[in-house]
This record gives sequence, C-alpha cells and structure tokens, in this order.
Amino acid sequence: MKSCSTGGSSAEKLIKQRQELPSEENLYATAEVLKALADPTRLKILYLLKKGELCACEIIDVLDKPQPTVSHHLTLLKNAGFLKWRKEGVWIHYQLSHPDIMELVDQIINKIN
Amino acid sequence: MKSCSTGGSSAEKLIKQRQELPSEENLYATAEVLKALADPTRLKILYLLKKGELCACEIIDVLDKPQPTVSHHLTLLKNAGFLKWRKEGVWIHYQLSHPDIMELVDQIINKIN
DNA sequence: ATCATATATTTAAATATTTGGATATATGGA
DNA sequence: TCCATATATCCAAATATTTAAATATATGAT
Repeated sequence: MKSCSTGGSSAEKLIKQRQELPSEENLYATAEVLKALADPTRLKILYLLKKGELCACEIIDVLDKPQPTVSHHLTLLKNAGFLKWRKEGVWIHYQLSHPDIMELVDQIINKIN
Repeated sequence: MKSCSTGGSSAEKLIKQRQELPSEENLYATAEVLKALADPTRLKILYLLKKGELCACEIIDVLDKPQPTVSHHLTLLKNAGFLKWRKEGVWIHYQLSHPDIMELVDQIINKIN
C-alpha cells in the first residue's frame, strides 16, 4: 500500500503546518467568542437587539424565561463582547456592540444552507 | 417609580417582537452550526484546511490527538456542513466546503477585539 | 484468505453548560 | 427609613459535550 497521496507527512512539514496555525491561546479565545453565539437563547437575544436597544426586563418578557436564566445569558454575551449597556436607574438597557456581526452570522449560515 | 423608559411592553408589542424573530427551529439550527465552529480543536482543523486538502491521517498527525478524538471532531464538522471529502482507497481527503466562511469567522473576531 | 493500515463507532468517564429556585444587591419612591 | 422592583449571584440538578480506550469496519497488498 502506498502512502497517503497528499504527501508524506515528514517531520518538517508537520512543524511547518503547526506553525502556520493560530496559537492555542488564540484558538481558545476564538472558540470562547463563538460559544457565546452558539446557543438558541442567546441568538434570540441578539436578533431581538438588532431592532434596537432593549432593557433586561423587556428581554425577559419576550423570551418568557425565568429572570436568572436570561441574566446568565446576558452575562455571557456581555463577557464575550457582543453587548453594550447603560444603566438608567434600576434598568439596564442593552444594545449590540457590533450590529454588523449579525450580518456576518447570517452570511455563514447562508453559505452552509 | 416610572416604568422602563424603552416603552411599556404591551401585549401587542410583545407579540410583534416575537413574530419578527427567526423561528425556534431556525434558531436551533443556527446554534447547531455555530456550535460546530465553537471549539478550539475544530477551529484548528478548519484553519489547517484553509491551506488545502488533507487526509484524516495528516490531520491526526498535526493535532497530535488520539484518532477517535479527531474522527469525532471531523464527523461534527461534516454534519454541520463545513467539510467536503473524497475517498481514495483507505484514505479520506477532507476539504473546506466553503473556504470563505473562515474569512467571515475572522471578521467576527476582529470586530469583537 | 490473511494481514496491515485508515477510519468509524461504541461506550464510559470527565468535564462543561444550561436551567431555575433561593437569595443578594442596587436603586428610587413613599 | 422601609418598601417595591430590577437585576445579579449562588447553588444544585439536569443535560450536553469532550475525550479516549476498545472494538468494528473498510480497503488494498501479499
């Protein structure tokens, strides 16, 4: 049996292929950001916010989930960098920090489908 | 205390906001696709394949992980629609099915950072 | 047919994520 | 100050994902 035709994976080739990749750190960080996107509840929040700023209580109403659940998802989206917010008294108004990211998400999905 | 200034969430407003969202089904499907992306090992595979076709054995070599682990990640990427493949004897050569998706991923990450 | 190798599947353990009740904190009104 | 409401945090249970050993399957060489 001859060897895999894509070319023998010599030690040098291997090292080079590894070097050309993003660092582990980088890959982990990227995965973290994408994980924040990869959940139906959080996507729902993001699509909601495409229409404009909303306060947490409104998001809770629309999603119709318990407050701690929504709060948790908002925290993940905030930590990943998807949201901006401003406090106004007791209320917290959330906005997309990069509205055009949602277009990019849609483009990925369109390519896949 | 006055009510949340973004506007009282009247029943009609709520219903409208919900209607304007993608369906649950759609949100779940989108989340599935994004989940396939949201893992450092799978991102590594995708970045590797940006350079061109590789056979499974080479991917295993570069990642330096046990074969079943890599096979599992390849299966998830295949199922999500990110990979094309062709069999050549025992070998399976994988390719990105939509190479430009990786650019879109990079754009999302660049916006966030 | 037998063997060696490439890849996939099965399975179970380890780990991480999601959910929501209970509770804490923050803010403003009375 | 005391109360009501908005939001966050803590915690534990339910669920999902990741990892890798063991095993199965597929292919081609002898």
